[in-house]
Amino acid sequence: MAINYDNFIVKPGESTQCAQCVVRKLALFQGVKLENLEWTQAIRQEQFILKPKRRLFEEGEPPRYAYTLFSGWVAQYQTSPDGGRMIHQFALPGDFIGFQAKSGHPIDYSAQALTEITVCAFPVKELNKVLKELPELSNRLIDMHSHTIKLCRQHMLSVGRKSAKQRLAYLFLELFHRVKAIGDLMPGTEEDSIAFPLSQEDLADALGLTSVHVSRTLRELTDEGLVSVRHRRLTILNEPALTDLAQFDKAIVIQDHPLL
Amino acid sequence: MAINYDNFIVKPGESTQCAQCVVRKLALFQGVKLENLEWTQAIRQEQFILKPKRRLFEEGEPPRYAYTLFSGWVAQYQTSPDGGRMIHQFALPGDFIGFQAKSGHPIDYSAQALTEITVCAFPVKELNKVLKELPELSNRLIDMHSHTIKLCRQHMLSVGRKSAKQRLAYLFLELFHRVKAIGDLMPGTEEDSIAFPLSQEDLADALGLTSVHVSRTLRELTDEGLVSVRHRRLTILNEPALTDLAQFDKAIVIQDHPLL
DNA sequence: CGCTGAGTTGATGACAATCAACTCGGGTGG
DNA sequence: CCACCCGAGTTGATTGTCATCAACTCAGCG
Repeated sequence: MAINYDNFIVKPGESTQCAQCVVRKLALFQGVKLENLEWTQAIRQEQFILKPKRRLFEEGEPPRYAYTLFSGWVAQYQTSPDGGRMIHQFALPGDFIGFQAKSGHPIDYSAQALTEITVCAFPVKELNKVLKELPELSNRLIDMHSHTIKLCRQHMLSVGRKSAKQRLAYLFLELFHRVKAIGDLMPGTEEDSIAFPLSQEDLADALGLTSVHVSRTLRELTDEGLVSVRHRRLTILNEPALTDLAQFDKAIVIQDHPLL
Repeated sequence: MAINYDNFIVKPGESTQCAQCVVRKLALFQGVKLENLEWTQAIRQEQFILKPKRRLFEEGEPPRYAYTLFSGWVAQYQTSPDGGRMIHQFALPGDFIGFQAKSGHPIDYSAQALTEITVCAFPVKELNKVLKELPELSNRLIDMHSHTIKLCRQHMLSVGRKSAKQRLAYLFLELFHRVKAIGDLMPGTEEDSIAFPLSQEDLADALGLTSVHVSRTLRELTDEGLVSVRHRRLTILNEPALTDLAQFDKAIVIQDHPLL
């Protein structure tokens, strides 16, 4: 299974050592004892860099790798034959993406880099082996899955039962707090603002709306002085009002994070 | 932690023995070797019966038990303060419900019986202990979570990007095939029809619609001869057309089931 | 026999999609 | 350096899907 060099760029020379990895404290291998880290290191390929808009994997392929996102933003989405795209989750550094239990079956969603990203790739075959060897790893994965499902449920509540304004507010708050929670890994994070690479089309596809309607709705939110999105930067101007509008619960997004 | 006898009815006398359980082949403990089943049996409380509309647990409570659904239908849903209800998943026999990794935190959704149901209750404290002891169990739980997330993603794609008609068609097909897959456990399952306890309001709450609109949309589907829903029974009259309309993929729902 | 809850149907209105034209800012290449 | 180009975002006009409100039917049941 050779790496597809059209998509991937191997990080020149100095891949991070797992033992020194700053992301590890957030990631799948957090609980792994140092003496076991050689496992990790052994099955890990090099780190890869991916340019914005390139895909990490695509729905329909049987997955060969699972990835720990090391830096950057990733959109995970499904497409329907009639052209629609539904982003079900944005991944941030520390997130583990592309893993599914039945590794033989094709995966049902795609993952696309929204910024330049760095990932650590783990061949799923090896990963499954290690999961058998290290039970602590399985339990960690359970924690992560459990949290993923929680975010997924909340997102579904948004899309199914909230107005466009509420959905947008909710997504802003979720991403704002997720980024702030890993702030030291995210460049340009400030007290009330974060770097924010999403286009209005990305937002629309995550919220089940059109980009045109996101534009109008966003205008309402900014006119009311709740948020500001300019120059790829999101600023929360009135968090209480926004939280109230969106019916946002920080605890669900942050305190339940399996790795904080 | 006493059982709340307002909600639960202890099954008189003859609770099923885990070793003989017909559901076990589908459930969390499938992989567990017989000599370990005493574990299961030991931590399991009695089986409980719950009447329709009663709740198994409610959002906001820290969960004390997780449950294997033994018989009947369950709706898992969230409510938003302004009255909306979003059913994110229907549970069928064999499904494992109410488990979350961080057992100290309040759960973020509720579970309600749609029919009379029987469940096997496992105290989460004990469950976490057993998960540490039996790695095979952790891996099984990973499989189940992985599948749950898959269904959740598909559901989100429906709600976010499909028309009312497509959503309804998709849900019918999903439930039809899930029920048929465990047909021997579901009374009244036939070649092209299943027992179907959902009201139009349940459907609406699962699809992000109103019951009024479900009524109209369902009429369209029946007028076109695709399905029939009468006397609490769902009949699929034209599966190819329905599958095409809904963009339904049986493989995702069935072949990927972790326990079949 | 009337009560009740679920479902149906019609009329109306709100929210979001669609179509289209236009602006704006950031590259790129001459 | 400027002109041009391009993609993203904005705005307006219109349409369409679905929500809302309300009245009514109907089957099941005490």
